[in-house]
Amino acid sequence: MSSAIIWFRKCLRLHDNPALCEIINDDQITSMLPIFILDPEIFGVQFEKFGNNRLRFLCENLDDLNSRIQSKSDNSLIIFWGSPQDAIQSLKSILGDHLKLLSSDYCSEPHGRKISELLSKDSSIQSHFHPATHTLLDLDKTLLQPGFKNPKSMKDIEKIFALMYPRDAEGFFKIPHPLAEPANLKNSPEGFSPKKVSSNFAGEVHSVNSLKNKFSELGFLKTTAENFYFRGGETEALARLERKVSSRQDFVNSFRKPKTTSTNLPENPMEPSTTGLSPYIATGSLSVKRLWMEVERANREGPHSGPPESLHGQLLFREMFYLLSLSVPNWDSDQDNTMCKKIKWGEKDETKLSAWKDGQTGFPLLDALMRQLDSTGWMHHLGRHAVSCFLTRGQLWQHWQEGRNVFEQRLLDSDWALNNANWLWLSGVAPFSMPYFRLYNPCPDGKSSLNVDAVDAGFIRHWVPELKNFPVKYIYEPHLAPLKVQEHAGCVIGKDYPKPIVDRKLAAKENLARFKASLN
DNA sequence: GGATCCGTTGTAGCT
DNA sequence: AAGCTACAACGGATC
Repeated sequence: MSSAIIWFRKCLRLHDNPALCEIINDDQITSMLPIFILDPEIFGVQFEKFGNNRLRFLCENLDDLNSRIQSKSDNSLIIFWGSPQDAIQSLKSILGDHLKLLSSDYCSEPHGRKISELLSKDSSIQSHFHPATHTLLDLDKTLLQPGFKNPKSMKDIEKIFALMYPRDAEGFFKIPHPLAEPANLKNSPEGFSPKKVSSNFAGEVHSVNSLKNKFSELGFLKTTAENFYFRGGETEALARLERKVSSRQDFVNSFRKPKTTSTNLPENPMEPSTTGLSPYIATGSLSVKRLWMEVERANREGPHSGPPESLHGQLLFREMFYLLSLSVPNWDSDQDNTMCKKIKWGEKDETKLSAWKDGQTGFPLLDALMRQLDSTGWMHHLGRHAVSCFLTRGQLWQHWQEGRNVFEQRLLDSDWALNNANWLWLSGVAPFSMPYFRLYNPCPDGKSSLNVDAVDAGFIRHWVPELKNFPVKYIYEPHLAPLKVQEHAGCVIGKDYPKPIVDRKLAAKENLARFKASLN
């Protein structure tokens, strides 16, 4: 008679879940308890670190996970709102000696590592934190390889992969296969009741339903037609994987950086032209190994693009950033971060920042992108380049951490290692290949890689409805349209839609000089 | 050890 | 229309 806790941490799924499989495959373990912990260190004491969309998405994930658990056992997901140590302690005191194992996934963030270490010190219960669950690589093992060097390019990370997962005869890395979802789960320990836990725990204990009520009371979980586009959960993740990747061999094999293609499908401004799987990878409702394998399956069928531009290339960058976030101290800071150049960014300017945040800069493409982010929790990769360049080294000269914070709160696919990495990169402070004079034009013409939709600018019209009747000729820089054109389109610039908050060319020139001066 | 090359995804203007 | 070049010129790796 022994029990195990399965703690769903960064891995909100039943498929390819090593921690869960350990419990299912161990005949000594007769019962299990599935838990999730809302750690105030991560979510904020009043969830202030998570925006409405992220909380909604998380709830949908938990809801789906709970249903899947219920269909395979008598268990329901137990949600703790409080510290992980207290949560585990309370279960220990109820289950006593029956509790033998805490099984969960490995967490590389500084706080997560601290928690794992604290829990591992407790000798009364075994704690297993399975590596290579949220990433393809076993990060700690990779860092310990003799001669390990921080990877800074696609070549570097490919070398590391060749070392850890030597290529097969066809040149594919031998990544371990994802684990199948168990046919059945284990039931709860006899006589167990979540009520006992509640009376024993300093924080709150919730079911999925009571958590949803709690969030509603706090004013979260507002749903609109727009943000409902990405529904959370493993069920939706697997369906989307099939719809956007597995069933589209040609799309997968020809995947390259977007050129003049729109960032969203022209016929539906809500639908990303890429896979749109990042929110599911970030919450762990989709296994990154599973995605890797589906791409590999398509690639094996015929000619295909390769890294860095291919889908495998994108996932390799993800691994590179995860490694760096672990090996470079103070990854999320500009202090004592060896990968962060010291740049004298401007004083925090609330007016500029809120114009950027709220999509009121007077640059229609950027405003459309930022409004899309706020509304749906998602933005196309190149759009992120454009808005982050504009905020930092391009036009507004604001600190990259300001933008990082906004993305962290609003992006459904927000992931500490990756979000910080991308801001370090795009603001030009990281020693990756980003010549500082390579700026993005916030008002791209038809030839730019950033051009969202040159044909009818439908993307802009959708997200910036003030401009919905503007002729395409002026839609990227509406203030340049003759007043007559503005009046005819029903949108006078400066009255119905803001004038540009900066002279983009002048600001770019000044900032280029500032950046250069900061380097000396 | 100085020269050269290269870097996930730039822009503008020309032919 | 796609492709070329100039722009301005980083920093690390490689030769």
